[in-house]
Amino acid sequence: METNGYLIDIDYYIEENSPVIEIYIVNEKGKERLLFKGFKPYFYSLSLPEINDERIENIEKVKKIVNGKEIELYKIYTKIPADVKNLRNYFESYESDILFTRRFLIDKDISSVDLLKIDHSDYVIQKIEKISNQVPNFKVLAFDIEVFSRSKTPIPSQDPIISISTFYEGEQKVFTWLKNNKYETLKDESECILKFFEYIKEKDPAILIGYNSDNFDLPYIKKRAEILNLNLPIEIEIKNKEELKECRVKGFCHIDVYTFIKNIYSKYNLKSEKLTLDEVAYEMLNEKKDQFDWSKAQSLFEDSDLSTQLCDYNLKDSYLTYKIYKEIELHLIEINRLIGLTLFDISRMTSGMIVEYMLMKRAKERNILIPNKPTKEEVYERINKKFQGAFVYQPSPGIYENVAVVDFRSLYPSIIIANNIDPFTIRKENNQITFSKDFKGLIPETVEEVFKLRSEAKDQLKKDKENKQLMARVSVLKLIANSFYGYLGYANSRLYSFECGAEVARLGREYILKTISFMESKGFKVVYADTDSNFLTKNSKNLEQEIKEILKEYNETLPKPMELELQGVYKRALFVKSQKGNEGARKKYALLSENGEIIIKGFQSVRRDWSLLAKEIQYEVIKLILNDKKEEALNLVRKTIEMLNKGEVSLDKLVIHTMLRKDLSSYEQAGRHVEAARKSGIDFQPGETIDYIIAKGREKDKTSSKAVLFKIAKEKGLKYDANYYINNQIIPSVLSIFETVGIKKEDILGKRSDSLLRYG
DNA sequence: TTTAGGCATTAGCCTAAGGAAGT
DNA sequence: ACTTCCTTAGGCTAATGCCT
Repeated sequence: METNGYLIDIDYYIEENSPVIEIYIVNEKGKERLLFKGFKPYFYSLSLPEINDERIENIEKVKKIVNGKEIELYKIYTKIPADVKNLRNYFESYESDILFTRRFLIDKDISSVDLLKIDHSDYVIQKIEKISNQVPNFKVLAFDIEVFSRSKTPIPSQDPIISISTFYEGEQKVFTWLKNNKYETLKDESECILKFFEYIKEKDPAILIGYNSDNFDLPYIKKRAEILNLNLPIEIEIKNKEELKECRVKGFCHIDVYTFIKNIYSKYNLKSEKLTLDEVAYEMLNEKKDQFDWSKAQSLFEDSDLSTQLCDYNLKDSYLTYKIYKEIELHLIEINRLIGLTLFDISRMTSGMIVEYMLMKRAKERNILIPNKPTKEEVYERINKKFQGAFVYQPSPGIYENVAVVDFRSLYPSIIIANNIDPFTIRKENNQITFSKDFKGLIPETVEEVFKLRSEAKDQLKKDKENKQLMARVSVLKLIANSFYGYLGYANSRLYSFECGAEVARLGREYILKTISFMESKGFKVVYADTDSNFLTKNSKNLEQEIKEILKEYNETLPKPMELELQGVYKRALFVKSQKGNEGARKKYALLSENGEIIIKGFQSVRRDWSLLAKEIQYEVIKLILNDKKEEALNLVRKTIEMLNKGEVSLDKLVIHTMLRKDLSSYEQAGRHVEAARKSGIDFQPGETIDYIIAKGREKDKTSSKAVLFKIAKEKGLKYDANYYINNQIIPSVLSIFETVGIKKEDILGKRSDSLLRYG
């Protein structure tokens, strides 16, 4: 028999003390479960101790490359995967910590995006072959649950699921037991859950998706099913990784859209301050979630209109999750193409893991022995050892006219390639660090491959401008190229090298400093520089033209593939005084382009932990000051302060967002958001964003004791603390900007005469 | 579990100093 | 003259989120 299709799920079980790998393949006809027998778990060892253990199946002598040289070592096969873990400590073991199913996929070089041709008899695989890497078109089912919660956080042991919605290839379904006016009302919660699973079985999609379904929906469904004594027709396997979970649904590829967005996608494609379904959907699709007033939820069982609303709301969530998935799938496929494994694995990776698996795949292709993961002690030691990073120029506060910004194209990756920086090529002699040129290092070679693929994709994109798959490829490759430097210094990395990381950063400093002196020698004034960028100004009739000529000259002197590019020419640039001292603040500036566009970096207005009011006012002030409209800026701020004092500002504008980074109980210094969260009684988890306001309280109280969750403040109709918002939000965000044009605090408050009377 | 280091900024925590009140 | 209690100023640093 022959089956063609794509791999979506992989697992194994033990039969007669031997592993059998289960593979789920999908194609247009449906899904098939195939078995692979005879793939043995193994690891490598540098030496062979006197050991006679029946768990060892076989030992082979093999050759592998270590530090550029071929050496001989032992390949130890065990009977079952668990024995790799049990036996490795008796050996000088390598590659003993790679999951068995992943080992299989790496060795066979297959992934979810390869079209496979599989020969089998009686579902037992004889041969697997890749026949193309045409983009698959998977059938996707999105789902979402709603829970009737008596307390602030739903508790599976007491709070039932009231509605489950699905979105499958345009078909929408709601499974609910609430009486409503639109959807079928099922008997009870049990029937809802069972019908939902029946529906999944009937449609049999390749991919199941949810938003935060790893940590909420699926574990909740599983818990409720246990409590209700239901026999689920599909197995849900929950793996606990620290406090986070991973849910595998056997025979399907379950993807939690939120995990991928949080770990990867948002890093290069989103600006949203929060990664809730609502915010992400709004930014990516320009669509909002339905509104549902949860404070009325207690009457859901009596009010069929309200129930209908809830079902609609539930359905919209599945629909949005589906739409978001369709966007990110392009990115998942591109990553999968580069590093192999399954979409399940890819979708849960952080950028460190993506780089690691990419390097592991190339190491395997080049027969290089993969270094071990560090031990806990090594990780701890690495975390505490920091190398010197990038150079940042100390700017002088003020407004500059006619500023050109130039920067190195992919500075760190270029340095890695140009100098062959790699843990295997590094040579240390009498405190001198050099990099062997005898062979290309694994990392430089991989970075070079990423560069090549990226420029090919960019060329194709020029001919096919609307191709979303190509756009995804370009951005994925950029993310990956920029991750190698970080990976070299990442404590958990298999290819960690303090010296390599330090050397990349040192060369980066060398290049930017060289650039600064070169530009100065050409008569430019350097305004600012950070890592790979340089802000230049000069009295010139045509700055752009002049810069372009200089760049051409300068680039001749650089080693390949390094290149300094013109990023843009700006009409004006604003740098402000830092809070302490009279020096200019670094990593904080605003640019005004020729067409009036404003670019703001580092200021409060781009930070989420400032109120929208302060951010908006600051943005306007920057814009007005850059356009030489001081009076208007002053009036705006004065008017805002007046409104705050009169209590006229809406609470929405005063919300501050801050992420909870640790467990609520483990703070040494409980800040505003921590106190607001604690007081609410809601069980907030690390990673959640807390929205709060500073409410009016006793004058002497700490700010944190006046912090109240926005939701609660709104419900209770609390008043805001005007003094706080004036003195700790508005004034600090605009003062340094005004000061660059000679306006003082007294001028803003309009109290100059008062203050003279009082202090003078 | 969060690819690197550099930086600005706020506010909580702690201590010392100083004042007021009490003995 | 001494103790106790309270307030305040200032230093230190935890915490967050930005920049490249």
